[in-house]
Amino acid sequence: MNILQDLEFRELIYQVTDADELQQRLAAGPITLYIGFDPTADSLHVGHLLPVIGLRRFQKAGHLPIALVGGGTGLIGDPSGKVSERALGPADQIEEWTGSIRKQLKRYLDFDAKTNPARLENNYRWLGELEVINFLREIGKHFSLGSMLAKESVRSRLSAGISYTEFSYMILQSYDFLKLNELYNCELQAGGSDQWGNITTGIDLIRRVTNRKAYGLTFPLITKSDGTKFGKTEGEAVWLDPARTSPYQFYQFWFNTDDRDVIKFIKFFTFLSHAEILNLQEEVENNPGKRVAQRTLAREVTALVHDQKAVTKSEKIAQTLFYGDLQSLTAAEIEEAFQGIPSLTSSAKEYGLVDLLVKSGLSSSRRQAREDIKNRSIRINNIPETNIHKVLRLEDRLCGKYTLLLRGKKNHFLVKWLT
RNA sequence: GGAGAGGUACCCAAGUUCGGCCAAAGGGGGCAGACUGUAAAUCUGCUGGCUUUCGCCUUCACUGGUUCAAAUCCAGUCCUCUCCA
Repeated sequence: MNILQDLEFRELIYQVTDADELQQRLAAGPITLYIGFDPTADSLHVGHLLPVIGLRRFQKAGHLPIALVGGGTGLIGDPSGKVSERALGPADQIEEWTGSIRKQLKRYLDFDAKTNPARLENNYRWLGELEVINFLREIGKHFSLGSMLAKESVRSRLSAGISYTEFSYMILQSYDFLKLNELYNCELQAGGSDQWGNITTGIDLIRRVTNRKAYGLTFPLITKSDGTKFGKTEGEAVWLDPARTSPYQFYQFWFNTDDRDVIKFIKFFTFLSHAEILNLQEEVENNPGKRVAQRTLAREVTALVHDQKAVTKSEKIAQTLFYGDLQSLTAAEIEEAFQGIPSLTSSAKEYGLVDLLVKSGLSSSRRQAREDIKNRSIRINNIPETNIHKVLRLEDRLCGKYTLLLRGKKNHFLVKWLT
């Protein structure tokens, strides 16, 4: 089983340049490949996970991965997949984000492997020192306007508007590939399906300049059976940074995967063997209610992105929140179990329920809060509350210190009382 | 430059003929409840803000006007689309 066959089994190959030749090249020995990540925020999110894990798959198969952070390209903005021109962030912010993304990427690769250590690069290193005349003479010469205009990323934007800056993006990305090819003999670039145009442009550049062959591979766009966008909960992106998305929320995101998608996601996001995956597939068909596949998916991905402790904690919170008898818990158990769910600390003795629902963000307005209460969707310490005038008092605290608010089944909030 | 169509709540879309019954039909999406498996499907409720109710406030591109009263009438401005040059 080689890497391409594995990717094939996992349905991770959307497009490849010259599959047969790449197959032969891979059979001949370890290849160096890269994937680029532009710093568009101070954290990666689950949408980035497929390529990140992709690099890891290649490394596990004995190849040499390079994670490239776009400290330079991030300053320009990739038009691929975008409907409109993007505002440029301040350079110092991009620099800061580049640093955070570097840190995150490190987790997924092995930099000390004896035969095939990973590398982490920043394209600002070479893009930052480009000079415009040289750039146009040495690199620009190799690009024909016709083929640039024909790229989907540009074509779709021509009428809506695209600046010269974003138009130039593909040249910079191509130059990255060329540079990595020169520096590390990098022969393969992978990426999301929207990167196809940029990747093939890079392959062309390498051929023109060095007369060498390079390869490209893209991963599929992740779709969900219910038609909604992958990677969001309640409209919010699911981030890898635990400060932005708590491990518990992260675990829940995966646990709540639709039956129809769960095997696909296990193939995409875990390193389980093919046999294990086929077993789970059977399990989904025979015992969907047990959600073994969902639990496995959540465990695997949470352990990869966070750690085993995060898995244990998340499951403990979920167990308590969904099935636990709150009244029987000790203060220490509550403190322990509910680390990682949203909370606030109050120094008040009493608190109006409506005010608290708004303050906690569980309800979007006072009017909405009253409505939620009337709809019987609010529970205090897991006990339904239908009085909109309810004021939280001493008797509503667990162990004299905590009150757990719930809106619906899955929205929790912990109030910690000081007095 | 000429002719026409249009800009309504998160999105789509009625309403504008005959001004009030319009916080504004319907659909989608979202949230919640029932059912269940922390799923899907289905059914039900809610979906501008404040208010226990009455009601009040802000809102139908923007600005001003007419009127007791305007999404609806008038004037101007901006923007989008189609057709002709």
